[in-house]
Amino acid sequence: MKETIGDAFRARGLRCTPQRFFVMEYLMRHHVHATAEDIFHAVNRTDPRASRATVYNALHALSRTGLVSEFAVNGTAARFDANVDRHHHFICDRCGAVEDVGWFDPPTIGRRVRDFEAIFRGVCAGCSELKTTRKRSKL
Amino acid sequence: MKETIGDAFRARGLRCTPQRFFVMEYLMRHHVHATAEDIFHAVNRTDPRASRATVYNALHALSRTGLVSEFAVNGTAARFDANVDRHHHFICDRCGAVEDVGWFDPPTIGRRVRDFEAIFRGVCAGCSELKTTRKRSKL
DNA sequence: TTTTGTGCAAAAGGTTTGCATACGA
DNA sequence: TCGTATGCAAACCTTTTGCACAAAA
Repeated sequence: MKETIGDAFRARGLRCTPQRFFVMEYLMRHHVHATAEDIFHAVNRTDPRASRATVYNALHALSRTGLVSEFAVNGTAARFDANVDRHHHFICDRCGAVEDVGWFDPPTIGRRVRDFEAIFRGVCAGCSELKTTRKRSKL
Repeated sequence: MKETIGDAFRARGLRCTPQRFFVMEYLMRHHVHATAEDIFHAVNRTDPRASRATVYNALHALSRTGLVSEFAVNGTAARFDANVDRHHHFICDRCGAVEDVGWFDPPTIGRRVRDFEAIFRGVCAGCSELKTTRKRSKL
C-alpha cells in the first residue's frame, strides 16, 4: 500500500506536526510551484495562528530531506514543488507561471558537475491563447 | 578604431554620466560577476557621494540596452557582467564564484522558447586544489 | 521527559520608490 | 533650456533569527 505523508516524515526523522503536514499536503495537491507566501496564506485559512517562520521551517525541513524541491529565479520569491523527480523549468514571460520540463542531461563542459539546472522562457499555452496579457490569478 | 564607452552610451541614447561611466568601466575591467553592492563600494571609493540607487539605475540602464548582462541565483544578490555574448554559468559550491561556460543550444521541448539559461554547479578549480574550504575574498 | 517545532516580533539583506536637486546635451 | 540622472531616505519584500512556550515521541 501507499506510503502516507506521516510515514514519509517518520522515515526521515521528521516529527509529524499539523503545520508540516499541511504544507506537504498542500504541495502535493497544488502542482503550481507555490511560493512560501502562497502556502502561508493557505495554512492561515485553516489555522490563523500559524506563522511565516513555521512555514519556512517546514519548507526547509521538507526540502532538506528531499520531499520537496525548491527553486528560485531572478530575485523573485522561492518556489516549492512536491515533484522531486529531476526536471527543468519553463517560465512564462507574461504570467510568470512555472511549468516543469522533462529532464535532459547536460553536455560535458570539461569539469566535474554536481548539479545542472536549465530554465526556458517564453509564453505559456494559456497566455498565447488570450491576446491580452493578464496576471496569473493568486492561488 | 574601437568604440568607446561614451560612443556605446550615445548609440543607445544613454547620457554619459560619471557614475554610469564608472559602472560600465568597472564591469569591463573586472570579469568577476560583481554584485550591485561590490560595484557600489568600488564607486564609493572614487566618489563617496554616489548612492546605491544610482548604481542600480545605471545597472538597469546598461542591462536594458544590452551593454551588460544580469543574472541571479537562489535568493542571492543579482550579478552583472560585461560579457553579453550568449553563455551559461558555472557556480562553485564552496566559494560561490560564478564562471562563464560556453553557449550551447537548448534541446527542443515542443514549444516556442524565447530564452534559455543553464546553470552548472560543482567545485571550481581553485577550491578543489586547496583541501580546505575558504570564502571567496571580497573584491 | 526530552527533544524538536512553533509563534512572535524584530532584524537583515537586496532592491525599489518618491521627490527635490543637479547636470549633460 | 529641457529632460534625464542623481542623492537621499524611507519603504518594500522575502527570508532569517532569537527566545519563550508548546507539543511530539
